Amino acid sequence: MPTLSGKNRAKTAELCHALADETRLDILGQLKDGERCVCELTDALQAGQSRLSFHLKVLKDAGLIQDRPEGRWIYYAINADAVEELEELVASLRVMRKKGRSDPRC
Amino acid sequence: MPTLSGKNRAKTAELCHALADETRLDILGQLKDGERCVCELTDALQAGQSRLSFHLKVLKDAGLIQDRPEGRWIYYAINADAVEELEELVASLRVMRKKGRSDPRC
DNA sequence: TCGATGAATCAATAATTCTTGATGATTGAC
DNA sequence: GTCAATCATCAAGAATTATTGATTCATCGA
Repeated sequence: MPTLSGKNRAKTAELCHALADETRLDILGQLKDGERCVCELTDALQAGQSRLSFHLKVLKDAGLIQDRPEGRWIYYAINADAVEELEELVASLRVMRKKGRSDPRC
Repeated sequence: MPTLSGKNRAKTAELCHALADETRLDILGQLKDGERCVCELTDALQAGQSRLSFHLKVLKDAGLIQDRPEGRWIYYAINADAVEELEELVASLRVMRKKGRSDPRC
């Protein structure tokens, strides 16, 4: 459960950082339709293999994707749990009904 | 409407980048309870003024917050529209029911 | 066992981003 | 008009992140 403040704020930042890159958004766009191996992604995204590998690691470390080795290939897929966590995070940003200031200190 | 792929992918990345920093998450955590001026934030977050100003600009450029000048002060508040856009983005990450591969190419 | 393929990792560089302190603009009080 | 307070901006340096090409590792088929 990623939060805005507190102990796991760093985890929240990591999760968002993983989303803050066009190449990684492209990857997620591909994985949205189902799992893909790296060579399919290099093909679809016209990106170098080591470059994709780097970004896949960022996404995986953040928990956004999972990998499933199968023979010579490694299939990546979106981790649904992480998406749920993102939903909670965004929900926590919902502005309070009463927008007024709580206690002016200036 | 931020999307994973296509033309406004860059806008999506900018939005997520704005969330990918602990200081900025702290700021949003403060603004969640209502608008705040910069000096309140420097006070609450124990951060230098130019540092906060930098991060507020990042958040504002991304559209996540709005500012409202009033006399000597500038009050910042979360932009509800941007939160809605984030909700749409996260929703677009929802994994398809049928997780199978669409067309293996390896 | 050998060669080829798919993918991770490494080292070096380039590019971005963050922090800090200094300066500048604007506002309100006197 | 002067002064102090609030905030933005700038420049310089530090730190982090991304890209590239080379290397390494593991797996599979011949």
